[in-house]
Amino acid sequence: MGRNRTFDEDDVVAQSAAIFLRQGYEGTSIDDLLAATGLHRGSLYKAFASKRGLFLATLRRTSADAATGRDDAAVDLLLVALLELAPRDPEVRALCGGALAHLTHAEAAALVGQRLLTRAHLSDQ
Amino acid sequence: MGRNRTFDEDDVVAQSAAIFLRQGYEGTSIDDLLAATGLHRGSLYKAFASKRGLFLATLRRTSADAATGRDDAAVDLLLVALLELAPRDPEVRALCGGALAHLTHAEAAALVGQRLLTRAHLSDQ
DNA sequence: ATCGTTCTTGACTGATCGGTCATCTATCTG
DNA sequence: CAGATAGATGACCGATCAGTCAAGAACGAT
Repeated sequence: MGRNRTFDEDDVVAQSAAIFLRQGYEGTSIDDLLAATGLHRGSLYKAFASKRGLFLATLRRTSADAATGRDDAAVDLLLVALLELAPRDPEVRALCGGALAHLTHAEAAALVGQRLLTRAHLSDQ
Repeated sequence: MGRNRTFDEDDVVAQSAAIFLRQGYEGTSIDDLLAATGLHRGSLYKAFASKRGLFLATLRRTSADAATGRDDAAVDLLLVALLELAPRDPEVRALCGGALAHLTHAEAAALVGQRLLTRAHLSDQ
């Protein structure tokens, strides 16, 4: 019953993740996300409720891959979450913690630290 | 000649650093900085030219201490610079690189990674 | 065909953003 | 004292922010 969605939610989440991991959370505007996804304002808010809601969806989608060490994009999104949201947002913090749960503290620190330097163009590794 | 300054520039830089390292760069508004420093808008722009100019001043002031491992605040500001500015701002990138210059890549990664996790309340170390 | 429901579309809102600038005040020089 | 200079103050600017909502369109059920 009711009209069908004209977009694929997985695609929208993937396209949004690409923007968030590059520009950061505060550095990304709703208009940036609308441009990247092709969605209209009302549709985005209907599907994800808020900017934070969409970010949480991207984080849930990628957090499982972050600790494998083979998905730079997933780690980049985790960096954004750790620095900008996690200190003040328990739900984001819990997702970040889950993503790194089966690593030791030292392994987790090395993973995110190395990726932070590479993302800043201070290391090519 | 001319009127004397009524504020201490070092104090203003220190107070601004405290805001930036907690809230991030994009998460900090000029009004936040005015409230924290007691400055008026015109004075801040006269002394530091822009939000970025003030951030650069805070980064220059603290970057020397970041690599000692004894100044969490300095590392936190470095984290903000690395994640939010360094990828797009060569001057910030150079300051970050200088701050970590006498560390190995692995040491630098461990330092910033460990601090990122602690700041996110995912590690008490 | 009509009704209820869901999604689409984009105009609109009040708030906030970084930054500018005219005016005023304090201080120096002569 | 008058004039020049530099800082102080805060009103103001256009742009952009996240979020809302009324109207219309597509669907299933009856």
